[in-house]
Amino acid sequence: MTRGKVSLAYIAKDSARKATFTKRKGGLIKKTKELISLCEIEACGILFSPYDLEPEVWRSQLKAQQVIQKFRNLSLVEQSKRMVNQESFTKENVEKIKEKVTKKRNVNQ
Amino acid sequence: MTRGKVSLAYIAKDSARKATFTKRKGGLIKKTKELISLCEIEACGILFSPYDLEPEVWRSQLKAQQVIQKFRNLSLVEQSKRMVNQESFTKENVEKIKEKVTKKRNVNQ
DNA sequence: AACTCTATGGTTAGAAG
DNA sequence: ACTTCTAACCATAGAGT
Repeated sequence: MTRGKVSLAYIAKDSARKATFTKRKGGLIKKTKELISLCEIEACGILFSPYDLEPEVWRSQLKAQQVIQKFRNLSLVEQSKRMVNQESFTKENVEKIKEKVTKKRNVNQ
Repeated sequence: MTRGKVSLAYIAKDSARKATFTKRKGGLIKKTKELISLCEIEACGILFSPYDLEPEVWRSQLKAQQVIQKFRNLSLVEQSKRMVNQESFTKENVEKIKEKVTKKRNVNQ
């Protein structure tokens, strides 16, 4: 079980890579939240991955949230400029993505 | 050693809180970097803490870096608007902070 | 205060369902 | 492909310096 050390190299096998991504993403979010409550700081993480349509963002408090919102609005425009070959970030998707983000945010807290 | 479970409440004692912050910040950065190399994703973390003058940012690759740069430029302006009672984020500090960020970035990779 | 050490609790890779 | 389990590796609180 587990590995005989940490290799830290790219995991070539698709299913294993996705499994590890999902688990470790959860771990990172948990650790971030822990640090936030232990030290009453503001923190967030941002993940761009092929496994999520939108960048994954988690954060602590209202101010960070507002800053991230601005970042996100900007980044989506930036991405739509840069990712000319990638359907999922064309301008017509921006509004849909924003909507999802708002919903998710309401659920998270 | 360690505690008899994880409490996850705010650490009231200043020195202990700072020590934990420093250790856990390091842990988060390490975990983020691991996830980045294991899965070849782009990720970053952003920390606003009383222990650092500027928000702490770590990231993976060029594109994330560019996006973060935009985010940072925005956030500094936002912060200077909001933190009217806090000297360290007045407008005259913005350029100085940007300079430090650029230096740090060059060192990091 | 900042670094090292290390027992303990926490995270997670791989297996099993 | 997701969930749960758990051995084994890892992070870290508190102690020592």
